Amino acid sequence: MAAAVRYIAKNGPDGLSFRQIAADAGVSHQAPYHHFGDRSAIFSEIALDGFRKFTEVMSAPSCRDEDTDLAVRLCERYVDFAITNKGYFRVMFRADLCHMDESPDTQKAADAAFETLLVAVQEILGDTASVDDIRVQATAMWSTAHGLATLLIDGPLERKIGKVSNRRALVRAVAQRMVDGVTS
Amino acid sequence: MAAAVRYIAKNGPDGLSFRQIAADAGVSHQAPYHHFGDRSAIFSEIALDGFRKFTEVMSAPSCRDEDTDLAVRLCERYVDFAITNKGYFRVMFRADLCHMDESPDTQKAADAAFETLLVAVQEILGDTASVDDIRVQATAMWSTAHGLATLLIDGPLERKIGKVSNRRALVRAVAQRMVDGVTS
DNA sequence: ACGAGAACTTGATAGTGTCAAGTCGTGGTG
DNA sequence: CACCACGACTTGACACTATCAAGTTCTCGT
Repeated sequence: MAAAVRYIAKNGPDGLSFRQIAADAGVSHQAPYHHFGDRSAIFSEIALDGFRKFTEVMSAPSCRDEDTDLAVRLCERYVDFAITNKGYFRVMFRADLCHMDESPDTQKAADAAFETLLVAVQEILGDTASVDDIRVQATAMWSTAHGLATLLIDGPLERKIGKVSNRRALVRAVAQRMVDGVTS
Repeated sequence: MAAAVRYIAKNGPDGLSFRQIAADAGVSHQAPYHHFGDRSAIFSEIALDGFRKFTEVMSAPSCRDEDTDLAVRLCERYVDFAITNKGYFRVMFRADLCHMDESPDTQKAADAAFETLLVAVQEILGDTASVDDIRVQATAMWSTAHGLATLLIDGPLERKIGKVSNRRALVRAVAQRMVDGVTS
C-alpha cells in the first residue's frame, strides 16, 4: 500500500496497476486482492489514511499561535498538505476511484475533515455569524484553497504565471487576497 | 467523439473505453483508432474543443453589461460552464489524460483561455496595478472559481453543506465573498 | 497434535489499448 | 475508360489488466 501511494505521488492514480505494485512488492498478482477485496477498495483505504492525516495537519496546534491571519494559515496548510502528500491528495477527492458509499469509514473521515473547517470558520467569524454565513464562508475558503492546490499539483498554473520562484510566497499572497477581498 | 463527451459527462473520463464507444457507434473496435492515433489524442481533442467553448463563454459580451461585479460574473460563468459542460471540463484540466506537450493546439487554446482571465483582471484593477498584483489576483480568482467548480461537480461539497436547494445562489454568495473578502 | 484460518499461489476468463495487416469504395489522373 | 492511390474501415493478434475460482503453505490457539 505504501508502494501504491508512492506510485500515485509520482504518476497519478489512473495508470496504477494492481498487478504492477504486486510485482514490485515481490508477491503474486493476487496478493493485494486478498487484502483489499477490490481495486477501488485500495483507493478508499488510501483516502481514509489521507483524510486522517489531513485532519491532523489542519488542526495542529501550531496552526493557531502565529500572528498571521488564521484563514491565511489554514489556506497555506491546505496547499502544503496537498503538495507534500500528492499521493493521498490525488485520491481523496476522486469520487470515481474511492466509492464513499461502499466504505463508510472513509466517508466519516472526510466528514470529520470538513468539520474542522467549519469549526475554524466559526471561530473566525465569532458567535454572531449565521449558519448560512458560516457555510458560505467555509465554502469560499475551501474553494480557494482546493482550487489553488489542484491547479498547482496537476494544473497548468505553474506554466501560466511563469515559473513560480517562490511557491510559498505565491500561496500566501493569494490567501491574503482571499481574506482581504479581490479587487480591493 | 460526441459519444465520448456524452459518456464522460455521465461516467467520468476514466472508465471510458475506446472499444466501447466504437461499439456504441456501430463500427469496429479499430475505427476510432484510425481517426485519433492514440487514446490520449481523443482527450486532447476534447480538451481543445473544451477550451475553445470555454474562452467563448467567458468572453461573451453579456458578461460585461450587467450591474453586478465583473469578478462575480466571471466566477459564475466559470462554474456554469463547468457544470453544463462536465464532459469537457473533466478532461480539460487532466494533464495525465491529454498530453499537452504532444498537441500544441490544445496548449495554445488553454493559454488563450487563461489570457482572457488576465485581461479581465487587468480591466478590474485598472492601469495602476503591477504585473505581480495582476498575477496574484488572477490566481486567486481562478483558484476560487476552479475549486468551487470541481467541488461541485465531483467533490463532496453538495453532501457537506446540505442539499443545495439553489446552486446559483450559493455560487453567487461565494463569489461575492471572494470579492469582498472572507472574514469581513 | 491438529485443525481452522490467514497469507499467498497458480490458473483461467473477459475486457482493454495497440500493432499489423488486410478489404472496400471513391476520386482523380493517365 | 482503366487504373491506382488513399482514406475509412475491418479482422486478427498480442500484451496487459481486473477479477473469479480454486489450490497451497504456514501459523497459532486449543
